[in-house]
Amino acid sequence: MSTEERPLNFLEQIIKKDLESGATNKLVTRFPPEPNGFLHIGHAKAICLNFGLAETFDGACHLRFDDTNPEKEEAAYVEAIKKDLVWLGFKWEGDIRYASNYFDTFYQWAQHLINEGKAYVCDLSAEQAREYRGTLKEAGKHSPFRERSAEESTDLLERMKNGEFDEGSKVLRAKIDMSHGNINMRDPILYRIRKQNHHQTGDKWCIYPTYDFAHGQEDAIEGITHSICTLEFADHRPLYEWFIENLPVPSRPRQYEFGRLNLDYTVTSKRKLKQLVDEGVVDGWDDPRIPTIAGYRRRGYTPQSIRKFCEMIGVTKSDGVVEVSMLEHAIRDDLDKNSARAMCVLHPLKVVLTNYDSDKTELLSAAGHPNREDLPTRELPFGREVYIDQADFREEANKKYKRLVIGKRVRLRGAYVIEADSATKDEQGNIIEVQARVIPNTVGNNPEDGIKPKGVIHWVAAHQHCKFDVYLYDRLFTEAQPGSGDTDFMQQINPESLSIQKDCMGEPGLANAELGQSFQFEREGYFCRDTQQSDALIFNRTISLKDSWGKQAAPAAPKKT
RNA sequence: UGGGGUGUAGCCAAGCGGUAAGGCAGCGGGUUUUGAUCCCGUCAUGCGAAGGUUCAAAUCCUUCCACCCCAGCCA
Repeated sequence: MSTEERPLNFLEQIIKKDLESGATNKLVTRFPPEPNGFLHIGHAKAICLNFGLAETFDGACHLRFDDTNPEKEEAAYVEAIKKDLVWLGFKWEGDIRYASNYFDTFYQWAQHLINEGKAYVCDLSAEQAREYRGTLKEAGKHSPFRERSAEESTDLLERMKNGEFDEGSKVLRAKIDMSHGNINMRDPILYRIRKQNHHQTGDKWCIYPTYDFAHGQEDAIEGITHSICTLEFADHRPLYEWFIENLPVPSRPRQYEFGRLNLDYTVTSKRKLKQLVDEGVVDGWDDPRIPTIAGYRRRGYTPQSIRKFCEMIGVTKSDGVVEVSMLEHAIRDDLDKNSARAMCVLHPLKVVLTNYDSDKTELLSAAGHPNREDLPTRELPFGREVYIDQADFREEANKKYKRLVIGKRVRLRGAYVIEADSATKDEQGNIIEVQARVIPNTVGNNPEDGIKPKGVIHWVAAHQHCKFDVYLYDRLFTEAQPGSGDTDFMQQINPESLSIQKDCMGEPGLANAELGQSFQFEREGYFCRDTQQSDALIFNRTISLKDSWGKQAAPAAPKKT
């Protein structure tokens, strides 16, 4: 990927030192998603970090599903996550791994801790356990089962495994320190009873390890050298290390934490995204309005743009909120360089060119891209009647308006300069047709009389074009930080996050667009053919063009994205 | 003094004792058959605050302040 000059982030500095000192022979990282939902832009940051680190330091990155909680996990999510990773362009080292691959070892290690007097089966209920745990400021107290014999705990654990006890009736806990300032060290739970079918192990287990009792050991088994996670796990590091020190693990990984990504006008929480999907606020996990990888993919974002964005925002331990304009810049930059140009009229207004023969048509040629010769040119039919956008004509306007005005000239992009003469209105006073004239010999030339057009507008021929619907997306939330304060984020949904513009008119070639193919509709924005509704011709607006005119013309209007 | 973490421009972010990189956004200008792109310029006498050490401090020390995370048998 990009090896542009950039200062090393704090993790790269640590790894560089470890490699130079010999503390690390070969870097091994891992991306450990739980298969309980779709990946989102926050995961993309972690993915780019872990896989990127492996790439730049000539190491390896594992893909490991952290599947310790069958209650919330599904095989379908495993598949979706794999698909997203491949799409982003990353390759994991070796086979896909699962925490559940190591359940047998974890069980033996649990027995080991019991035998060492460092773990015990506890019969406290969840509620009782909470009371015994103490509070943030007060120490907890010992469970009455804390001094149970190793023999008894071993037997009980075995019977928990065999399904002899009800869910919630017993747990296995580490024996550490009930008065520790860090609550994670107050005899944390290692195993809980869950009589659930697991998507990988089926009905083999009735007990499942907790995150804490699994993660560090998974890392150690796989030889992970640098285990990178988000800030909220920093409090778990002492426990992570406690297991590494007290278990016969084959290696000693180290945990490092970085700040998770927050984006304004966006929710990046699997729980909240799932709620939006489950309650039908959006159209599924790949709805183009939500920040899932699948959503961005369908919206027309490219893998490169997402990776570029992750590069732009950096990696630190401070938690901030990144403005979406950064992501928007990344995708505009990519699509500007790489997408073919086309013309599409969203709000058609007929223009009759009165001095153009009614039985004449031409086939004009236009560049596929203003500064790339490798993209093929396209053919634009031209005739006596064309359509332009309603916003591109006014009967009269001031000098700042660089579009069609009666008595003034404008260029039809890639075609003639025209001059408007009159307009026809309906009973309500709406303009329904414009009469204009073509200025002769102006394809590729300026008018011979020296009167240059005010501007350039896009158009489509009346006699030959294709029609389709365009889906215009705006931000999903009305607030920069949805759900902040005491407002429910579900109350801050932008009612205009999706608007469908029917019967748009595009140049003929658009009818052959491939599913997912991106275009710049000139003067409008970047659009891609929808991949889900493949029977119809539908385009999704990925992102509008930057619009300095729109800003000064209507500063109060909501920003179009 | 419960534990952990973070404060550099509107936002992200370099900086690691030698006099505040870069990007996004904004603003001004130039080029342009896209009001796009591109190009040029501009944008922190100051780094959460106050003291101190030093010839020299965003960087070291002290105190204070603000914000984030933790009391799931979630991850």
